[in-house]
Amino acid sequence: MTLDRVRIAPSPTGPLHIGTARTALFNFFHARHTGGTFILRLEDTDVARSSIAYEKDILDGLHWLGLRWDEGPEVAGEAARGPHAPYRQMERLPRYAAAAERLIADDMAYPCYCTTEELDAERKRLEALKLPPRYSGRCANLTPEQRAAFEGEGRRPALRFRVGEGTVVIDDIVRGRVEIDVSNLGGDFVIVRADGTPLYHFTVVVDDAEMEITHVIRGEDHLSNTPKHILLFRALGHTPPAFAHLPLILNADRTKMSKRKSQTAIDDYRAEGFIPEALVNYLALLGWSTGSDDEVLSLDELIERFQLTEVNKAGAVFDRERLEWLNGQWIRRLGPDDLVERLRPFLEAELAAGRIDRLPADGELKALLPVVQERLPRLGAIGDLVGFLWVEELDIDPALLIPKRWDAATTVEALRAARETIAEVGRVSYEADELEPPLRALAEARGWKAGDLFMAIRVAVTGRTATPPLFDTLVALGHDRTLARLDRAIEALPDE
RNA sequence: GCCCCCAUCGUCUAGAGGCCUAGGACGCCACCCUUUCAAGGUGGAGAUCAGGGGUUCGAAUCCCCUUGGGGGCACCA
Repeated sequence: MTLDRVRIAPSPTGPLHIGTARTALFNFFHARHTGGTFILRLEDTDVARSSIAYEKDILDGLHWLGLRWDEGPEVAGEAARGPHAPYRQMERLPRYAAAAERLIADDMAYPCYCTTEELDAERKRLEALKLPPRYSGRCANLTPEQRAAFEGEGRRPALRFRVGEGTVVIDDIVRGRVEIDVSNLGGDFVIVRADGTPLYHFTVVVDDAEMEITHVIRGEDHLSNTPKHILLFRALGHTPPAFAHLPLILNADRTKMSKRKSQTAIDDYRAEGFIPEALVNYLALLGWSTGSDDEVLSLDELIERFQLTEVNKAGAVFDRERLEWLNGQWIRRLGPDDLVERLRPFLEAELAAGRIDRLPADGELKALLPVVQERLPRLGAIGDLVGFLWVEELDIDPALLIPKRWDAATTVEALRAARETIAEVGRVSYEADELEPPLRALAEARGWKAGDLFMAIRVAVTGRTATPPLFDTLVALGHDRTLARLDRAIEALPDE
C-alpha cells in the first residue's frame, strides 16, 4: 500500500489567506494522521499578479502556524526538498510544454486563434441571450491552411483542450458521488496562453500527476472545475487522485470569505496577538469536528483525531468572537517564559508607536504575569492592559478621577489620606499584602466604601477604571512612582 | 442564464430511524466569587431540526418536491 501524498498549492498573488491556511491545515492533518507526505507547491503562473513578497508572506505564515512540509521549493538559500523539484510552477515550464505536446500529438488539444476581444464579444452575445457562457469551438477543426492564414496575420494561438462528450463522475470523500455532464463545462478550455504560459487547470493536473498526489483536498469552490481536471488526468494517461472538497469559510453574510468583508490575512491576526495554537485550533474546527465535546485541542491532538471522512458539507461562518475565546484559552495555557517571549514584539510595537516610553525587563514582565495572563484575549492587548506602567507622564481624564458616588472634595481628601498611608507602608516594605489592610482600615475609619477609595487610587495611578488588581498594580508601579502619581492627581483635582 | 453543492439555537457544531420533551461550545442574560476588569463557577433565555409531501409501528436522521443560501461557468488561481 502506498502512502498518501497531499499538497497545499497556494498562489502568491496575495498574503496568506484564512481559507488557504485552513486548506493547508486539513491537508497537513491528513498527511500526519496517515503517516503520508505533505507537499508545498507554489502556483505562480499568474506572473502579473504574483510576487516574491506574497510568496514570503505565505511561507512565513504557514511556518508560523506550525506547518512543516516534507517536500517543497527551495527557500532563502535552503535547497528544495523532495524528489519532484522544482516545486515552483514557473520553474516547471518544460514539463507543461511536454505535456501539451503530448495532448496536441493525440489531438486532445488544438491551437485557438481567437482574440480576447472576439471571445469577450462572444461571451457578451451569449449573456444577452441569457445563455451560459461557452466557447463556440470555432477553432476546433481548423484546416492546416486556415491555421497558416491566422499565423500569417501574426496571431499567436492559445491551446485549448477538447472536453468531448459524456458525464464525469467525482467520488468525493466529503460530498459523495457528484455527476457533471461535460456539456456544462463551457466548451473546450484554454490550457496554455498565447504567450506560452500554462493555465491553472492544466498545471494543477500535470503537477498532481507528476508529484503522485493521491488526495486532492481543497475548497469547495473547485468542485465544479473538477471534471476538467479528471478529463485532463485521463488525457494525460493518469488515474485521477481522490478528491475531498472542503466547505467554504464564509463572511457574516454567508458569502465566500473575502478581503472586502472580513479580515482574511493570517498576518493581520498574528499582528493583533492571536497565537498559532488558537488559530490552528479554531480553523480545524471550522468544517470539521471531533464528535466529542473537547474543543480546546493542540496541533498534535488535532492530528491524532482528524478524519477526512468526518468533514462537514455546509459552509461555516468565520466567528471572530469564538476565535478570541480560544485565543484566551491558549494564552492562559502558556508557560511564563514562553509568554514573556511572545509578548516582547508587542511591547516593542507599543514603544515604536509611542504609546509607552520604555520596555520592561523580562523579570519585571514575568512578575506581572500572574495578574495579566488571564486578562489577555490577545497578546496585542498588553499595552491597553498595563501600558500605564511604562509611561513617564500619565494622561488622565480629570472627569474619571472622581468616583461615581463621590465629589471632588472627597476625592482629594481620600487621595491625600491614601498617599500618607501608602507612604507609611513603603517605609517598611512594599508588598500587595501589606498595602491592603491599612487602606481598608483607612476607608472604614473615614466611612468610605473601600471600593470607592480603591477606584480613586486606581484612576489616579493608572488613568483607567479597569486594571489588574489594585495592590499588585501599585507594587508593579513602585513606591515612588505611586506617590508621584497620587500627587499629580491631587493637583489635577480642583482645590476646595 | 446554465451546472453543481448545501440546509439543526445568532454563530461553530453533536446527531448516521427509536437513547432527542434535540446535546456541547462561543456570544448573550442572571447569580456566585470580587477593590475595578478579567478569569472561574452555577443557572437561564435561545432550534416547531427551512417548508411540504412520502417511506416506516416510529424520522432531525431515508426518498421526492418546493423554498432559501452558496459556489462554479476567464488566455485568474
